[in-house]
Amino acid sequence: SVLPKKKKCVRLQCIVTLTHLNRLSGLSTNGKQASFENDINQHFQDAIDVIQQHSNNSYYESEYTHCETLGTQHPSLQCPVYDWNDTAQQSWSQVIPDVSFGHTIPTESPHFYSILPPQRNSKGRKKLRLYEYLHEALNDPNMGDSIQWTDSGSGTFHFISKNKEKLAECWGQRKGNRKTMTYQKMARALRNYSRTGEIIKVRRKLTYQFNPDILHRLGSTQVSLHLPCRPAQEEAHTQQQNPAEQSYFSSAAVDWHSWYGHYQLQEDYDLASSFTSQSTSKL
DNA sequence: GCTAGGGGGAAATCCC
DNA sequence: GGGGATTTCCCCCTAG
Repeated sequence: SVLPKKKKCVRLQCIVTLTHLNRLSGLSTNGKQASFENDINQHFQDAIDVIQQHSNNSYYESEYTHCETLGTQHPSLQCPVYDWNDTAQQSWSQVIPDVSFGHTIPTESPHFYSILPPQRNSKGRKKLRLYEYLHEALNDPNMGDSIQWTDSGSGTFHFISKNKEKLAECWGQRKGNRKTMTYQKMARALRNYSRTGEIIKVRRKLTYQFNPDILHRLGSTQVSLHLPCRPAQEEAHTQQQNPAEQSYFSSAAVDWHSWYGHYQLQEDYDLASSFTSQSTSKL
């Protein structure tokens, strides 16, 4: 509570990073990825170092004004529903998963979290598109059990078979459909995207890929609004990193899924990469 | 043969 | 009313 706003933002990013590291460490306990645990430990240490560093040092100046104080608690929702008109009533706990740390991360509720505002056309509100929702879900740690990046760099993502219906239901609820949305119906909508090229189907089960332009647009909007605490210089630097480096820098910022995506099974990465090159040459 | 997932036609629905 | 973006239903195909 004594930290200035900017430092809080930095610490917030680190907490998010730790959240994912925590999840990854859980994934790594299946015995198949012993060496992976060493990496996890190293990343934990790195994240903690970043926290300490930013707790001690002053940070850069920023003109961002969207670090808003989020207000009173709101009954927890099964599906993370980001009603942009309601953001002032949402608490941090609803947009960031509840995680327990081995370390004693301060439990004070962070007061700064940016919500991507609805895109509006000249006539007012614009309907939420499915691909926008999916991109949003991919950035939502709460939905990590339903949809995940296969390779965030190429915009490849996949649904989790076990919980894909849950995501579809959330989408249906979000749209206020009369009937329950199913994965089958949602996939039908996704197939329509292949005609327009906004999202294409990857030749792998439950896997799709964003159009690079769409990804860039969504990503740039996301970055500009979700990463208020990352300097533009650092951002530009990050974009030039190789995947391994990028994964580290992304983990230190709020582009959490990028880090997550780069540590999927190697075959996923290979497939996504090959597909990217194929689709690029096709375009 | 069974199941899960993928593909697409076509009509309906909703909203701008 | 028109058009875009799904939504809904249905049928078929394929891989494991």
